[in-house]
Amino acid sequence: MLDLKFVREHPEKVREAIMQKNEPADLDRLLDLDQERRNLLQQAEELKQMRNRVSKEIGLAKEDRPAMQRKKEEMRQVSGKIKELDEELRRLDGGMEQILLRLPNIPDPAVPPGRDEADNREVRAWGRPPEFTFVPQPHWDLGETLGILDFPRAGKIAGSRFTLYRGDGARLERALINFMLDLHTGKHGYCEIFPPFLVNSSSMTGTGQLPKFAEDAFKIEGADYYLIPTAEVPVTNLHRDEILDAADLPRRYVAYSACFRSEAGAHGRDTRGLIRQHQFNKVELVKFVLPENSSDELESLTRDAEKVLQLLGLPYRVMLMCGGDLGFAAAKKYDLEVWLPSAGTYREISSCSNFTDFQARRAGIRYRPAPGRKAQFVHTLNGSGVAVGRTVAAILENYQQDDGSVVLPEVLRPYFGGRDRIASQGDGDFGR
RNA sequence: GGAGAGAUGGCUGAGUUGGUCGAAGGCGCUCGCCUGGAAAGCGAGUAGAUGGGGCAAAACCUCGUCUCGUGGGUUCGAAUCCCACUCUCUCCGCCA
Repeated sequence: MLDLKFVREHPEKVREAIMQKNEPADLDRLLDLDQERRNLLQQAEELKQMRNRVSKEIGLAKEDRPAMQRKKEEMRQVSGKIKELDEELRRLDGGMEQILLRLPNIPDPAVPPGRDEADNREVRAWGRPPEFTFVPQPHWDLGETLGILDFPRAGKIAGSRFTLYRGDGARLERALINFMLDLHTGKHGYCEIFPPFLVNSSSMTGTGQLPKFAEDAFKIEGADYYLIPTAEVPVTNLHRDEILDAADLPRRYVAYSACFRSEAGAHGRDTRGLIRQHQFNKVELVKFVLPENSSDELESLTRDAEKVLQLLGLPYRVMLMCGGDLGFAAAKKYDLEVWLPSAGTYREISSCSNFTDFQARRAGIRYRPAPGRKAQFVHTLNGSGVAVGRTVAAILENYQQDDGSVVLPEVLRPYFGGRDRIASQGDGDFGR
């Protein structure tokens, strides 16, 4: 959420952000409502001032003289008028809030202009796509042949866009989660969090999923619970409505969670494989930092995520998102894209964003710069460190051998009792 | 699910026969005194949001308004009375 005062004083900057991000938000109406609200507010406050003053007089007079009776009658009228004005003000506030919650964050100056992913800029690339002496298979074929991924049964149990991992597949998923958590807690200084996977609507609003993206989330029927679309939601809301000590910043958290997305509007895209699921695992990095450091913290957060791919030996590139592909809440965003041989292209596996004070203002996350000073909004950042299912896909595809087996990256072998590869384990017999 | 207790500032904790209460006391913090320096002690200050005015502007100053879990109600006037809801705690039940 943007500061109303900022919007009022710099409407041209907001208008530019709306254009750049291609967001439907009625800025003019907001400004009109604001003007109207301020007029009414002044009227209402003058009346309230009178009422407060006269009420105090009545209280001090104690005795019920006729003059007091007349004043009471007068104030009764005033109170009625105040009530009307307050109702009107509430209505205006509600209208403004709806628009304000839909105003996008202002892009960082470094963000390149552009409409969609074609305008994103490659910042750097790491590793080299593997060359095969055979035709590489897509991970869903590899997974089914190896007997570690079972899409048909997942479909039977739940539906499309679900996956069932089996045997070494399940173990690979678990190994990756542990590997990533161990790396970020052990080497990068993050504090591990295991959050609730269901959150209330206040949390969803705090990080910006609501009200704009309600149709993307799974809601529990008959209760104010949402399945989290990312651990960003519970972890960022960890400090909602809190004032942190400046000395405690930055705070860096890492959380594994399952993530749930309805993927509304994604029909027909990535219908096969692990890329686009209703439920997937992710290790998420979240930071609360001083405003002056958020730019640097985004760089280091991105490097921390990249380290996962480097240690796994997966080729990737880092893309700087253009204005049109930046998303609603971010001021600046890097996507990590991993090489997928079957697609012959890079696919997003992590998204690292600086939200500046946008989420902090919504969620009321502040810090005190110095004792006795006024509390300020922190800057929040987050990034995947990284998406687990897509990492499984990348490993299967990049490390596949001509005999159909898959070599394990060295850093994962300790999680497999020292084994160096995944080989076929039968075709669907769950008796093992 | 049943019964009871509670929700007040950065924290803790008074205030419930409605008015002088945005709110005692304590802790913490800031500034000053004291000290070689520190601790202790002493003195002063210290909630948030928002509208107007002052200021080029921030800081800040000033005049108001709102906020004592949330939302309504009663009243000239509500932290205080009434209603609904949310959350927390204790006990019972259920449960991995």
